Amino acid sequence: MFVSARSDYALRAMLAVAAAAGGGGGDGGGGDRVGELAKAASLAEVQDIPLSFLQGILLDLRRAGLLHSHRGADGGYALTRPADEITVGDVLRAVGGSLTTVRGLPAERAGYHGVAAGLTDVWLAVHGAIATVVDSTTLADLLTHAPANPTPTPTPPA
Amino acid sequence: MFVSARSDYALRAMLAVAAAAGGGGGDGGGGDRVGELAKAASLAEVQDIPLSFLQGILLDLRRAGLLHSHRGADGGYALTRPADEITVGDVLRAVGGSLTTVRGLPAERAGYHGVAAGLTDVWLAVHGAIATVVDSTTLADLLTHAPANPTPTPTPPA
DNA sequence: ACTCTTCCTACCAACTAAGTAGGAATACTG
DNA sequence: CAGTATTCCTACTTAGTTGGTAGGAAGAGT
Repeated sequence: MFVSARSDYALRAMLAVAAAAGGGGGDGGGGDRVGELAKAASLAEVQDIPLSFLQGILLDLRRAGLLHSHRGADGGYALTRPADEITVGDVLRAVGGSLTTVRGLPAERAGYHGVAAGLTDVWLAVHGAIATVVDSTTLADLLTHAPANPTPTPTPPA
Repeated sequence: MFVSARSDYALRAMLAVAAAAGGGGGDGGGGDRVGELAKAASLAEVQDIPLSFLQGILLDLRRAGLLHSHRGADGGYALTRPADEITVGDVLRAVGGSLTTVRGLPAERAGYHGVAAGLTDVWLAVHGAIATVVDSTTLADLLTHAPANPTPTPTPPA
């Protein structure tokens, strides 16, 4: 599996939006107490993503119906659905297209012949295995699973 | 998962080599009755792979220890192990490096912080799921499974 | 010697990813 | 109604990778 920077950033941004709204982390970025809208600039800072690049990604996410946006002063982004109804797969597909590609084409139309005919089934099986993982993991899962790293670290950075 | 042309060609070439040695398909390419060595030129023709490109791939496969080669007239390639001891994963790793990459790096050293910390586990789970499929499928499996498609389809297209 | 084949290096064109820049639309504030 | 903050959108640049080609050198048999 190849996870591009774009996909990676998209996931991190979605998690940061979810945390800002649901009151999870409070990663100490800008300290904005606006309520539920997260600004692109603060997302970029919290997760170390180039701002201009992130804006294009947020646009894709909004077009895919995962984010709701609001312009003007006090604008920002929010999830369109609760964090436990958005899966990792949703985000990946929104910015990256198909989950599995063979020579640039979706797995099911690889077009093999002769002794290679069986390969299609392999790609389909791989595709299914990946989908099972990413479609059963929600943003909420990722936020609550708080692993070894206890997130808050209230001590200010350097 | 992203399967590059290189990986795809490698798999198809390996299957063609296995078929030539084991006497499986007989895809009607050149009709060489040499015995067990498959020539690059005939592999390229049988599976529609650019010859010069294929030669580089075969080289990688040989360096990875999956193929044995012989030069000169009556030269060619053969598997170093029986087809049921070579998995799809072996071939993929030989030409493509790591099976799962995040922003160009192997999955386990993604380096997340804050609310994104849980992502590492997702990539690891995906990696495991892919590995399970590709490491449990051997070349022999693919050759014997001969699916619904009975290859020749002698009727010419439009 | 001659021919056949693998081996190896260098090269090229096209595409994509990653990131930048600048401005237009929109919404709130005073 | 002016002003400002923010999203929105397009176009561009830069660098790396992928897919593919060319041309020979090294080795093996006849």
